[in-house]
Amino acid sequence: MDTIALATLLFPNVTKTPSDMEALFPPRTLSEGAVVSRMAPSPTGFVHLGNLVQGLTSERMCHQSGGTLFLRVEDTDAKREVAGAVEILIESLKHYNIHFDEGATVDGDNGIYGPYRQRQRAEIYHVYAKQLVLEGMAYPCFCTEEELADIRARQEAEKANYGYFGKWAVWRDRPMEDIEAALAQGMPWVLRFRSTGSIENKIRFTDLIKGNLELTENDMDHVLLKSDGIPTYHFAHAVDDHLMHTTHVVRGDEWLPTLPFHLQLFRSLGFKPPKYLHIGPLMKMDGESKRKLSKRKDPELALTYYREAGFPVASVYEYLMTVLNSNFEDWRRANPDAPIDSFKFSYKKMNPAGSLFDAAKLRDVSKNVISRMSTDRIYDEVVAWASDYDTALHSHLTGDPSYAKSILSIGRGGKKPRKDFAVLADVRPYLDFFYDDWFTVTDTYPDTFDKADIKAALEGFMKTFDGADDMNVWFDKIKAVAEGLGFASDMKAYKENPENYRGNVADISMFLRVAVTGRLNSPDMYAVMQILGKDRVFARINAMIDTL
RNA sequence: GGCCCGUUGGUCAAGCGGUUAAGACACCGCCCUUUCACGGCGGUAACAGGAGUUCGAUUCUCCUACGGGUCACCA
Repeated sequence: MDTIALATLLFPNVTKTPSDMEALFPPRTLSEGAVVSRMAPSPTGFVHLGNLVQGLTSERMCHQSGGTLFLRVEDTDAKREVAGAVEILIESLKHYNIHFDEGATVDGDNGIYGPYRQRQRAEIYHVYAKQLVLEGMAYPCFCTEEELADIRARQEAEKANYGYFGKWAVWRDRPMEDIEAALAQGMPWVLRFRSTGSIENKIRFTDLIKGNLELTENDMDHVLLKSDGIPTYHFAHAVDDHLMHTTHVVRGDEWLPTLPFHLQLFRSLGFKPPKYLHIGPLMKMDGESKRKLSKRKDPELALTYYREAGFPVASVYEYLMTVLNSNFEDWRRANPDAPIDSFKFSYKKMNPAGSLFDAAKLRDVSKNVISRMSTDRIYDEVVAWASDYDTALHSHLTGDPSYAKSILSIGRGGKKPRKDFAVLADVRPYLDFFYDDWFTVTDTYPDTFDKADIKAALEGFMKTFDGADDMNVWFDKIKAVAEGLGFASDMKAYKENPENYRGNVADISMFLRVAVTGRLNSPDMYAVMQILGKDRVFARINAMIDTL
């Protein structure tokens, strides 16, 4: 085979050579140990947890090492591309604090290793494609979809391995005349890799997460360029990560089976392969068995799901960190208030196996994260969330910010902050009774109590209440009311001899709580009354008395 | 079916030849507490199975089982 003639025939317009390309993409000047990595999502408009896990890992490794993180859009599959997806992608990642030093942006590109959208790099790939043809390492294949399906069917019938390889690779060794004839007819073609590998051979490889691996050599003649001249992922990966000088590739471990092919490609092109980190998949329980989180079946895979549900960014981030680095939780316990960036992320602490996505754990982490927020911070978070997902709450909160903040500050700060919220959506049911138009009495008094006692307690309370009292005086007055009605004011005494009393001071508090908040459970009553003010407290108590 | 990866309590997970096999979530009990939300103390609960290497295996090797992934002109 005259490879020079073939290369010219296939790529008549390619005049540049690989060394021209090398000159256009000079090595980066980086300090020792600096990691260059990337996020390379395809623009489907769907950003999922897996993207975030991968992105976070890359991001931490780059930025902790003084390296570079860039965004490369893998838009090689026109069929799957969704309009506006790149914007959604960038916006989502920004929302989760992933910032790129370089790469595709909403407006265009930022950086000298571009273009950062693969379809715009077609010419670059063609230079290397031509080179491979020249060296006899690639050839055109004119098989139609039907022919490929037929090959597959025959392989299944024969119980042979599937794929385009060896004797099944019908265009692998066709004479030049056939190729010329097919081309002359205008038949579409793809460029295939001419593999010299054998499944009899094993290759050894060290993955930074999985450790030492022994994989089977690739013998498939995979497609390098599709019939539209756009590269497949494999080819684009090799060319781009070489030219862009990626040092570490972080990706899902569904890529492990094609890794031998990628390594083979790098070698054939004369490139030094990057280091790889293959992350185990996020799983979920489906009936009795685990399975990989699926885009179609699992709404919780989409990042938008967490936003809607009201998980603060910080919560999702914190949760993902606990999943990604097994020592993160210990670190957090030791450094409860440290900024999360000061945690030393290490790929060595990543789990080689896939982990089950644990919604209960996420909620717990989120509760802790939210409980540590300042009043202003939680206020801002809730307002931002509510403006998209609960407009009534939004208008209540923003109508009187200082009132809202006084509510949100109850039990906040200090060593043992309240942990009422796992998601921002929990805020409304927690504080709705503070707003008169939302206030309703939802709980009722247990019928073990005499209505006359309840009424007497409520009235007794109002007689002595003074908004200026401090908490101790306030509660002493409630105790006095309790004693006046034959209820114990001393819980210890009550517990020792409950039969001596008609009830205890907790019951009296409960009478007030139901009247003022409409429920059996609420945050601290003293704080609630301070915020509501005497007039509204009395109005609610009086309304309750009228129903007794 | 071929190839590959994985397997420690219900879940997430430490462990990297010698440990009473951490911790977290969940669950249960007790304590604290004017309710709730916290907080404190304690408890139930695990190395998939079998062989081998070794003085000694959760840790190393092999086999089996189970789970997952992958075999596109998708990434």
